[in-house]
Amino acid sequence: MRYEAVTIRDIAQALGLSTSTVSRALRDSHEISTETKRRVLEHARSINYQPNPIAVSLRERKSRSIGIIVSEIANRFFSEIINGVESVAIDRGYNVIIAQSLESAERELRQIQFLTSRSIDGLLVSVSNETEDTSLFKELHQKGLPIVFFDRVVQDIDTHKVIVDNTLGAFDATVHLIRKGYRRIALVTNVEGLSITKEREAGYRAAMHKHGIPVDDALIRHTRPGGQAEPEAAAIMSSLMGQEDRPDAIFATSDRLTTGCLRYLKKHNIQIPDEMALIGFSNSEITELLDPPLSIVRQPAFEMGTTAIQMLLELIESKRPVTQFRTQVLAAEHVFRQSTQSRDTERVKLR
Amino acid sequence: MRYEAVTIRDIAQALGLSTSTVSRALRDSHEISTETKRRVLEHARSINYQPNPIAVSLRERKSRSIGIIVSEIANRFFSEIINGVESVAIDRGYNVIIAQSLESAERELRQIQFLTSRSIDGLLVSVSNETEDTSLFKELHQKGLPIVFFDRVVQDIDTHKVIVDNTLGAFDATVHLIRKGYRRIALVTNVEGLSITKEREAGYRAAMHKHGIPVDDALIRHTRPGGQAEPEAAAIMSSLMGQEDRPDAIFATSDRLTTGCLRYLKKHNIQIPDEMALIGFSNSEITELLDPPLSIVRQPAFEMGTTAIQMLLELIESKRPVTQFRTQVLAAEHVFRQSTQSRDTERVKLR
DNA sequence: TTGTAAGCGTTATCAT
DNA sequence: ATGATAACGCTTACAA
Repeated sequence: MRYEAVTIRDIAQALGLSTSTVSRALRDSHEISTETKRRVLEHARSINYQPNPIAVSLRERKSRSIGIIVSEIANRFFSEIINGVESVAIDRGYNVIIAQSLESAERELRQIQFLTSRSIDGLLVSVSNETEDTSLFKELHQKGLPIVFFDRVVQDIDTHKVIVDNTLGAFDATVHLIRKGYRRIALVTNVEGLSITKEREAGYRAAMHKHGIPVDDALIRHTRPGGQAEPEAAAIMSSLMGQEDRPDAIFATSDRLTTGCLRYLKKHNIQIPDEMALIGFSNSEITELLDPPLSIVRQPAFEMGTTAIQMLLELIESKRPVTQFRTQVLAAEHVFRQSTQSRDTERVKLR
Repeated sequence: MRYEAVTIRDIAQALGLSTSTVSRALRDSHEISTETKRRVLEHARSINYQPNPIAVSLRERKSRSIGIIVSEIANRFFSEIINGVESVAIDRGYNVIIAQSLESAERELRQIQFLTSRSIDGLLVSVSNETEDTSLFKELHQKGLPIVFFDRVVQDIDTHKVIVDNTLGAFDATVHLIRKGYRRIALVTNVEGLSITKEREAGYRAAMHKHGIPVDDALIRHTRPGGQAEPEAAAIMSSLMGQEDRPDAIFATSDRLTTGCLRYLKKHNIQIPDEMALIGFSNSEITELLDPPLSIVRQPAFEMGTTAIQMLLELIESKRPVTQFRTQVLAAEHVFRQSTQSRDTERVKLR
C-alpha cells in the first residue's frame, strides 16, 4: 500500500525500541522477551502494521510469487487449472502471475521474459502449440529457476511434470467408438510436435490395432502450429468431408477442436451420430446441454493445477537442489452420451 | 531472477564507472555523455542485464502491478474481461494479479487484504454477490488507492466505473420476448442488492410497463447472497414450475443462471420454446450449439476489461489526485435464436 | 535480551 | 559529465 506506510520503524519509535528488536519480535524470535513481544505485537496490530512484501523480497531475494503460462485463460480447461493453482498458492502465501501465449511462440517468449524479469520464484508451464525452440526453458532451468511443466510438457527437460494419461484417455475413447460400431474414425488433433498430441495419437493407434482396424493416415489430421483451433477444425472437417472415403466418426482432442468440429457438422447439417459420431476432449460444463449431448474425455484440470503447484513449491522451498524429478500422471474421465450412440436400427427407429 | 544477479554494480565495475552514472545512462539521462551511454548500454546488453523490479519498486514505492478481483475465473465473462485487462496492462509494463471471491464476502475480504498487502498500485473490482459491507473499499479508496469498479459496482463510492447498459440490455431482451408473444415472463436474476440486478430488473419492468403488461412480482426471483448460481437457478425454476400460474418464458440474467435454467428445463423435459422460452445473459461461445440454440444478451467483456484498466492506469499515473470520476457505459449485444422463437402455429407445424 | 550497522538493487540529491 | 551517499523497509551478523 503505497499510500500509507506503517513501518517497523514506526513501531520501534513508538515503543522506544530498535527496529531489529521489533523485527525479531514480529517474527517471534526466541531471543526476545515475552513482554517485549507482547508489546510489539499489540502495538503492531493496533496501528494495523502490514509488512512491506517488496522490502522483504528485496532482502530475501525472493518474491513469493510464481508465474504460470497457458495458451489461453478463457478456456475452461486452463481456467480450472489456474483455479487449482491459486487455491493452494494463496494458502501458502504465494501469489500467482498469470500469462497467456495465445499459441504464439513469440508471445510466449516475451511473456516468459516478462515473468522472469519480475523476479518470480518459480514457473508453471504448458507450452504453446507453436513452440519449437525450448532453449529458453532449458536455460532458465539450468540457471536454477524451478519449473514444473503441466499438460503440454517439454520432453527433454528433466524436471517435475504433471500430465493426464493421454494415451489411455484416447485409447478408451477410441475403443468406445469401435464398440459402438464405428470403423473409419478420424482423429482431429493438435499440432504434431506437442507431447499431448503424440500421446493421444498413440492411444488412438493402439486401440485401432488392438481391434484389428487398419489405421488410415488420411484420417489423422493435425492443426498447424500457431493456428487457432476453431478455424483449423473447420478446415480439417471440410477436407475430411471432401475426401473419397469419409470418416464415420470424429475424435477431437481438445476443447476448442471439439466445439469446432461440432460447429462445422451442425452448420453443414450433418447428423450426429447417424452420419458422423463425435467425441472429444472437453472440460466445458455444458457439453450435456449441447445438441446432441456430447461424449467427452474430461481431464481433472483442478487437480492438475493443485498437483503442479505443490510440485513447484516443493522445488522452491527445498533446501538443497532437487535432482530427482517425477512425472505425475492423472486419470482422464469419460462421459459417453448421445453423440456416440451406436448406429443400430434400434435407436434410429426410436427417433 | 533470484538465481542470477547481474546488477547495475557489475556494469559499473566492469566499466570503471559509478553505479549512479550507470543508472543514469540506462535511463538515458541527458547529463550523461553519449559515449558513456553507448558503452553502458552495450555492456548491459552483452551481459543481459535486467533491472531488478523489486528494487525499483522499493525505491519508487510502487510495484507496477495491479490487482483484479472477480467472482470466478472459470467463467467466460470474467476470463474475457481479464484478457482485456492483461492485454493493455502488459503493454504498459504492469502485471496483473488475479483473485477470485467465489461469491463469498469473507473470501473477498481476505483476497483484497492479500492484494493490498502485496503493494499493488491499483485495484479492479467486481464485487461478490454476498458483499454488503463495502467499508473496506471505502477505506482503501479514501486512503488514495486507485480503484475502478466494473460490472458489479459499488454505487456510493465515487470513482471510475465501467458497466454495460444493463437496463437497456434487459429492456431489449424483454421486449423481444413480448414481441414473440410471451406474456408471463419470469426474471431469474442475481442477488437483490447487486447493481447489475437492479439495473436489469429496471429494464425488465420498463419493458413490461411500456407494453402494458402488469408485472407479477411472483415472477421476479433473486438468488441468495453467497449462493452458487447453478443450484440457485434450479431451485428457482422448480419453485416457478410449482406455482399456480406458470411463466411462459424465462429471462435469466447471468451466464450461470442461464445454463442452470436450461439444464433444469431439459432435465424435466420441458420443451423450449414451446412450453417455455429462454433467453439469458451469456458470454459462452457455444450458445448457438446448445439444444435449442439459445437467445442471448452478450456483454462486451474484453472491451470492458480494456476500458477498466485504462481508467485505472489513468488514476495511477495521474500527477495530481483525480477528483472527477466518470462511469463508462458499454452497449450489450443481442442474439436471438430458437429458444425464443415465437409461439405461432407456423413453427409448431414445421417441427 | 536488546541495539548497531550492513546490505538487498535502485534512484535522487548533492557534490565535484 | 560523473561520483559519493543516503534512502526505500526489512533482516541478520555482530556487539553490547
